[in-house]
Amino acid sequence: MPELPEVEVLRRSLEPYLVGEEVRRIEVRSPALREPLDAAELERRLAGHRIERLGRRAKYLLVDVDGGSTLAVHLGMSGRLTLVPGETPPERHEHLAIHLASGRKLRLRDPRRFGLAFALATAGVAADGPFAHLGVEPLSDRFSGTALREAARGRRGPVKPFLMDARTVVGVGNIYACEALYRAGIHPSRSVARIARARWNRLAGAVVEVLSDAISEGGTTLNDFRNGAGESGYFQVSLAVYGREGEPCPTCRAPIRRRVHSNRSTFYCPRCQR
DNA sequence: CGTAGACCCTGCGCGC
DNA sequence: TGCGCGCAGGGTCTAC
Repeated sequence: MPELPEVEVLRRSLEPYLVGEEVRRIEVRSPALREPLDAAELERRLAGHRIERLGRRAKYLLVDVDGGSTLAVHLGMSGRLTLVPGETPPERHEHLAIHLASGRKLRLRDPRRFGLAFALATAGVAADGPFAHLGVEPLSDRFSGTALREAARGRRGPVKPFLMDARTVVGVGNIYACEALYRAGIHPSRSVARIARARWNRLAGAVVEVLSDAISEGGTTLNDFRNGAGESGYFQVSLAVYGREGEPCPTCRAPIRRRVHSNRSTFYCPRCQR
């Protein structure tokens, strides 16, 4: 479900409600996510602590509490994190509820169970465990065409899976990889070894632009993305190619094509993208 | 070493 | 109306 823009929209929507809140208790209703939820660890690191800030690294939402711990949540494909009154009955596939001093609860629902939630020492976010291999943040000033070109050195294969590889740049999933390549006019099957400097620069610019546009429109809602208040986003109406196989390209009217890279659907315009 | 494909899981929409 | 199939925004693991 979520790529970087959706997680960022979620972060911004929850921040004003969560900062200053105190975590009362952790309720693990069903531990089976990609890694089993560790109720004892969540309780030990979070309960009794005050939430100081909400951050994001790649597609992880980070909830920092006082005392030096962080809750990391990854929504996988189908995860949804919402803030509701504490007495709200549990819903189907509600794995985790974090009960807050105000009486509300932050609940994580994830039907497909590809998501993750764990607590760790805040200092570990920079380099530990699941964060260790992550590449550059696309909305940071360390991201550029040069960064992409250098990441591509010694690599082979099509640019589209390269762009979705978190070692290259984080947060770019299937939708925004397709859209960025379209905006940059680069064919998704083009080999990374055959992209000139100017086109790397153009691609980096397109990545920043498409992610920023999506954030400002509240994210993309295809089936079930909602922000922390349960509201949907609007960027899906701005998608030029994703999910539009057979429809005319917004630029040249050629029918949008679909093909598969690494088991993921890729949508592109065969005329505008070379 | 790198890349391509299978796989994890449930739900939904579509065609028959 | 009911059923089977294909597909879904995530990441990781294995085979080559």
